[in-house]
Amino acid sequence: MLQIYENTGKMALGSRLKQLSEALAKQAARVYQLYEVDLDPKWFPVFYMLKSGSCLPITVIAEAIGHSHASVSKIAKEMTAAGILKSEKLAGDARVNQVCITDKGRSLLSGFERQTGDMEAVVDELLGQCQHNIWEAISELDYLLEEKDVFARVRSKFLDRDKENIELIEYRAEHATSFRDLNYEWINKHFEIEQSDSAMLDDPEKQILAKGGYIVIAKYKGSVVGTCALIRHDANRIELAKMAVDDSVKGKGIGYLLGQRCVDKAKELDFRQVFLESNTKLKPAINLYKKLGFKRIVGEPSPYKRCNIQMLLTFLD
Amino acid sequence: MLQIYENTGKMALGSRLKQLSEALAKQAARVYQLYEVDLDPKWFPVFYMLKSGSCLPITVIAEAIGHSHASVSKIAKEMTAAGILKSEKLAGDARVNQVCITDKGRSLLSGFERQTGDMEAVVDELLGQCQHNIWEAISELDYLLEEKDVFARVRSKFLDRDKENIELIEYRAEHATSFRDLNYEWINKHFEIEQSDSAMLDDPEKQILAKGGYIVIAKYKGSVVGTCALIRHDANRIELAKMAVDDSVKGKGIGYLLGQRCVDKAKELDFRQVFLESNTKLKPAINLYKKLGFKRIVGEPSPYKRCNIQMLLTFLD
DNA sequence: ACTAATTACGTAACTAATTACGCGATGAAG
DNA sequence: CTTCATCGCGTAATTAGTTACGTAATTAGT
Repeated sequence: MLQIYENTGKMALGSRLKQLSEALAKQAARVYQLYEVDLDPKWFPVFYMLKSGSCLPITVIAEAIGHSHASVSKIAKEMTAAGILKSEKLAGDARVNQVCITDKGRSLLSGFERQTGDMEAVVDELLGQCQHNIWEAISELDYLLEEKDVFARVRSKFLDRDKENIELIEYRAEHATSFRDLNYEWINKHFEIEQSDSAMLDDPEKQILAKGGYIVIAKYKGSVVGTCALIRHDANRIELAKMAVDDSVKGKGIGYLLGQRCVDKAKELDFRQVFLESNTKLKPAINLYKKLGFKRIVGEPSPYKRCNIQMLLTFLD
Repeated sequence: MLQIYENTGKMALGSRLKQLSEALAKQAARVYQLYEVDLDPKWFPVFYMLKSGSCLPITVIAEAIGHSHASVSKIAKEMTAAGILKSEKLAGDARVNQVCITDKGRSLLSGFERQTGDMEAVVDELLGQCQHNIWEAISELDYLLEEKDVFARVRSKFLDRDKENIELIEYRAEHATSFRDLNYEWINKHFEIEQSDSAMLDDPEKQILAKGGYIVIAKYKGSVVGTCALIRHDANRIELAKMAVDDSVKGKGIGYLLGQRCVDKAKELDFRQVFLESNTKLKPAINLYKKLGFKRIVGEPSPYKRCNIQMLLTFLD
């Protein structure tokens, strides 16, 4: 075992796997030589796919063996030059290049099978001598990673840690500028400022808070980076709006935290439901709302031009 | 899982390992981006070796992390250009290029550790969820391969099968030409023909068989490819000689089979021991003789110039 | 002490894959 | 029925490593 693995811990799993697979590949190459089958080791998987005689398009082979189509294309070219493959056009679709084995290719088959048979037997024998079943272990790991890959898992940890840098506070007068700027910027990026915007954004204290609404401010590492508001329409109708998060802190879940805080606040204020208006072209936003529990509804027309979807969250209890 | 693995069986273990390790590497690359540590992923192992502050020569690092020295040399160059490493000459040996981390490199350490810590935790978690321990499985496999690698194992199988093509037969008049040619060729390749050679090779029936000796011929796939003889000197002294195997069938163990047959014959003829003469520069031959049980002795001077070593096999019973 | 072999390392050439890009063929949407 | 996105594939450029080779420094063998 390499010295480095004595210190890295399991983090280096990827490298160890690579190292082992490279060692196996190197030995396999020597095996190919031994059997004098006239196949370049790298042709092996393509040959394997075609040995039964079927004709397959490049991309289908690529997908089956886990290579890029470009790689298969190159290999097929080499094998064709060696007289092992031939290509034929697919009748219905002139784009498709179907390749299949030639008679010369077929003549290599018996040697190939003898060799792979021995190889198979050796690996079986080898795995039989192991207490821990590496084959099963790989399958398990594959399965777990399909569910949630390493990146996503590390990202969760990362975000957990990063959460300590996020702070939610109630709106105070000193946030007026940030509140306005963040929202203006957000609207300008996707739409145009409308008249109803200016009123709200320029005097939130009067237009939102004084009417029984609520504004929450998100800080990241001390500076204001996000806003969200509840706008009270009447005793039964309260709206979630003015959600804006600075681009530089996208992906940290700040939007979700802001939304959650507003939903909690609405509950606290004894509303039975919260509604919101948005636009279907803002896919990430819509997803966020869904994650918060909002469902699409058909409601009254919005005063904002940019809105073409309404959503509603009804509290269960 | 890729389609191909559904049919290949365990033979494709190497490819599966490679595939898994590549998937992990790809995800790891995304993790590096997330943490914004200014290290190219491929610098990772070198950085790991040097992060404690030690100065290490290129080859030492290469060996520890399992790369070629050329690769480490290139990486070190890049990292030096990035200001992360510096090199300093080793005092006693002007060939050695010791590299170590700079202050700038050290400044990356905290981010690096945070990241590797999270990574480690994730992998640990992942492995904890597996019933089959892939880490242990790799170690086991490593160990087994160190004992006898895949190539050697397959080769054993191959030779077993190939043995069916090898046939040992007693010398008959029809083998005279082959016997002479194989031996002439062998001697010419390494030495010069001497006078004692010609006599034996041109008339083996009289010079060897008539004097109570023995000649065995090896055929491979029907054609004569090897010879070996026992030359009777007197009632107590018999010599193993004229072992020649055609180059095209080297490595199939034909020499060993020939030798074994002659030794058996000597036993059958009631000799208590067999001796032989050879030359130390023929390492493979000497090894073969050792494998047959011969031990080096100091004997009488040989009639052949090419001989500088004598060996003896004494039967135990 | 001199020659030969070995060591450390850098550069160059090669390898086996990838991603990027372009082109013609196809199909979907107004 | 035309236009625009997408598909299949080939070629080019890139990448991360390897082996091969040359050179200078050191060690070993006579």
